[in-house]
Amino acid sequence: MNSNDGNERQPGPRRGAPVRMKDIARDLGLSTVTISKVLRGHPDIGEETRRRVLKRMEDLHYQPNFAARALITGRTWTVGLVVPDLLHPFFAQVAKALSAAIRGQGYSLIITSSEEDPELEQQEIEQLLARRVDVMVIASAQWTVESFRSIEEQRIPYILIDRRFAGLPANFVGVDDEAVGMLATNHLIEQGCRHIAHIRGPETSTALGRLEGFRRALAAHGFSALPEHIAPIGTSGDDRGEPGGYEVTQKLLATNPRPDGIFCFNDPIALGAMRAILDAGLRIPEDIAVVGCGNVLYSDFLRVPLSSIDQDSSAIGRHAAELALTLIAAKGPVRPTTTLVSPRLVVRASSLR
Amino acid sequence: MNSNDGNERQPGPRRGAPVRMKDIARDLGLSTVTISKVLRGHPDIGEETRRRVLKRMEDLHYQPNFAARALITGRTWTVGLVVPDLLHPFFAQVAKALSAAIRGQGYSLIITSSEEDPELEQQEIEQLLARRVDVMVIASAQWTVESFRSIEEQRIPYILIDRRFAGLPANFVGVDDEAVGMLATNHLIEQGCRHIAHIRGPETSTALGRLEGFRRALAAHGFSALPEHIAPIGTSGDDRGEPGGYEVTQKLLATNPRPDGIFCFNDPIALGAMRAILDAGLRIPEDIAVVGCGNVLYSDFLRVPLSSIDQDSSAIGRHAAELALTLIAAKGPVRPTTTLVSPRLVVRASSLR
DNA sequence: CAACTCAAAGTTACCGATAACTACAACCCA
DNA sequence: TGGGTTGTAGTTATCGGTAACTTTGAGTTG
Repeated sequence: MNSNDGNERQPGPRRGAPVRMKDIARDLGLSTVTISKVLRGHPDIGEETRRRVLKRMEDLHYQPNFAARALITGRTWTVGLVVPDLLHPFFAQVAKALSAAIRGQGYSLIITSSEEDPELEQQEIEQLLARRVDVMVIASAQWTVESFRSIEEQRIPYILIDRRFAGLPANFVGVDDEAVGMLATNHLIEQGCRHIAHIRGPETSTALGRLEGFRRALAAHGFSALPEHIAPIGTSGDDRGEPGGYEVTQKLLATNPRPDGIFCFNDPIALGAMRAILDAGLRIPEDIAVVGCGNVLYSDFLRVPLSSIDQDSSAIGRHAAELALTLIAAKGPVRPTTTLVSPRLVVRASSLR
Repeated sequence: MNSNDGNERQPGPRRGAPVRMKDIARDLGLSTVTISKVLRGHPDIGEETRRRVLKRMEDLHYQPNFAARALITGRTWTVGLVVPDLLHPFFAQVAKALSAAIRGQGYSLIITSSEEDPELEQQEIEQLLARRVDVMVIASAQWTVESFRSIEEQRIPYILIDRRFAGLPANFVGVDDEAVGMLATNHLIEQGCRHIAHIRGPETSTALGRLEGFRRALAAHGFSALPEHIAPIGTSGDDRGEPGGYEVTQKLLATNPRPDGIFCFNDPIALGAMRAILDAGLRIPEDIAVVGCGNVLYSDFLRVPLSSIDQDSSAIGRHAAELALTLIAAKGPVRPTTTLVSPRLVVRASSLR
């Protein structure tokens, strides 16, 4: 008895072309709709038929065509992620966590990098809109809320992460930046620092929040910072990060009184600051204690291991994923949510005295 | 005179739905095909009509539907990237460069991470196949060539990066790992090291290539390594990277003669090695010189700045992108190509004596 | 002036799936 | 026995584009 005694025909696969429902249907003497129903677990299919179809799908290695499905359902099963820089460990970690969290649900992630360029970011967002991603997650490098309008017009849900915008009632997942500033500053105060400086970042919500936390922590202890002890980092690309931190710190060292503690907007800046301090013949932390933010470098292995505020970026990725899936499931508009992750201080040698 | 004196109707946009060709066609009294032709720069369209259509597209902010287009053309304008770990700066850099290189050509990048898990990688590849990406770029964590068969069946072009497989005639873009090993080893020899050890990586082409380079460089100088001076790093997830490097190096320090130079498979391992050396009360580089590979850490700021082999990961990303675009354009099968990027030695304190 | 050419648009079918409805047994019960 | 369920499967239209023809009318030509 032949194992293939049913009424299936056995036409070979179309040369090099992927298997379609139509092929399975033809082979089994059914209609494509029946195949479709089996695939989606639709109830009104007989047990016997279901088994035959599943078997044939298995045998032929059937993969549904996402484009066709997206066309009619309007869902692409795709999440768009826009970050300013993939190389930055913070965003890489967010991307990784986000990717892992949506993978299990059948979603794929389109990642684009804006290279900190608002114009490019705008283009990337348009591109993702054209692809009809189901939801977008954006760490924006914008100064205005312009581009978010076009997203809203298309009624595609989106989530801002890391940086947010005053007056834009959007979903947000990020770290509690005020807490970051307070955590770092309180720690420096506890370590006995009395002239604490802050190297602040650009005009973003993150930088402003950390500055605010810095001020509030000082105020809570009856201190305040000299104006010249709140130093802005250069805004021109190259001035950010380590070289910028070096330069700014040199100026800080010339102030009177000289700071005995510095809270830096991020770790690269802190590295620059430490280099400037050591180059000036001063000691860390004895003369000047340093705290960074990000905790993403191999901080333990630095010349002076760097104390830093951990932003728990994977939690941000996970929360963003969770919210994203909720927004997709909701379909209609949802009242925007704000989720703040609690920062954590990691004390190392650079601030321990 | 009204500015809208043509025969266009001005029906409002469909509530919340994206603009379609059909809408533009109706507004202008044309057929959708004409709109499609204008969009693709088809020649047989009158100048006047073309202008009207383009104007209307502009006004309505028209975005073509990728799913519909993909369905009929079979092209998704999407590139799939599979990496073992997004957080690893090497892969992040490759992703960044790849993304930048294809962006201008209208392609988007779907990035997935296999977390160094072969089974997960297999699933991710299936997922990308189902999405009919136009080309795949894979840094594989596989041991077998199994999963590549299914890609070939679907006739989707793919490019391996970083790690390759003996006997699999596939496109490959990576670093010349033998050159890596020789570069590092020659440098250590030049610095006067005579008992050079190597902490090797897992059974991948990268690790084997570097080991081979290590051996050949030694042989070229009439040296050879003691068997116990070629130490494999643990294969169980946690044993890799820094902790693994620490542990292995402790054993190396107990050998006789003790190595006076160590070439490490990658930078994290080198960090572990350096910690072990310093913990043992030895000096770097006076007692033992260390060279890593990757050059992706903030090597300048380490306790002892780490000499490392730079793999020029962004060049790998760029070359992969270029090849990817070529493969897409070719349509038919193309004879596989191998592109090797030349590594570069970056000398820092850890090996300079 | 009929035949031909060419530019500029339109028709029709189709890509591979799904939504919404319809068809048709078999079975049930009053 | 006839109307109403139930369980299974099929029909038809459609999503938003594109490929491959076809149509139309003005202009050209021998």
